[in-house]
Amino acid sequence: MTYAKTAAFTEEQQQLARVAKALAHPARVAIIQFLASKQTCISGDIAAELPLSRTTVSQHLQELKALDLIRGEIDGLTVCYCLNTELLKQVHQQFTGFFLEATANPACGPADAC
Amino acid sequence: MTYAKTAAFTEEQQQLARVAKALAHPARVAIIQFLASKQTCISGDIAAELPLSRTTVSQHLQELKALDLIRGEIDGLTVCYCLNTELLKQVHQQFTGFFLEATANPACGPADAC
DNA sequence: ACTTTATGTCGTAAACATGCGTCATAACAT
DNA sequence: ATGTTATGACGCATGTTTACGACATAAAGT
Repeated sequence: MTYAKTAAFTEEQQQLARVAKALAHPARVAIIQFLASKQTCISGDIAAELPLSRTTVSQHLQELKALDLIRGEIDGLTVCYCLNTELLKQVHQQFTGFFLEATANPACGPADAC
Repeated sequence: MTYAKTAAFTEEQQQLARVAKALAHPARVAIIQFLASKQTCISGDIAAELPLSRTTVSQHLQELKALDLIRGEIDGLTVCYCLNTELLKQVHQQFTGFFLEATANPACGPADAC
């Protein structure tokens, strides 16, 4: 993402790509689904659920947190992560806009090419 | 994506991550938007529109083509790319399902943490 | 036959992501 | 105070993506 030529695109395109990148790893998709499934904001239990080391999970959490898709609050010894549903709704809107734009005209049929 | 531990996640999670990865670069977002804006399936004109070399654009096109998000048909000397709107609609559904699941319960407020 | 034009493939350097072990820190209990 | 537990930060090895120039191919005109 912070590759050299990134700056040459619109902020809208970069924003969509940034969020897409956050979802571009099954572990991060799984983390979001797990947080959504539990009402309560679990922390290190996430690592226990995933087939990855605690260290690796922590890294994925930091990545999601950097985009503010999830939030973490220290509660004594444990950290309580939870989804930023407001932002996720905005992101959903953004993706929907993109996909509607992309599917407005039937450029190709399902089987044929053009 | 073809990293070692990928296999440990559900096919659903991997599929979503795969498509997200395809959208995880502003150039590929821009390519899809460009193809959507033109009714006619342009080919190398895409490279001319983007601030990247023809080679690099060709690579991004192959990446999108590998997931069947776009199709390319040879028309004499030029290649005619176009969106696979059917697949894009399916992908849209998939993302919508994911986001609805993620935003069903208001885990965090907009400002506070938990 | 030869040149031009449109594309893709190959090789490659640099940047970035993945995954994990080890260490540092900070809260809490004993 | 000391030990235990939950976390994040750091560093490292390995694999992947990005970006491009140089070459290969193939249609189409001259």
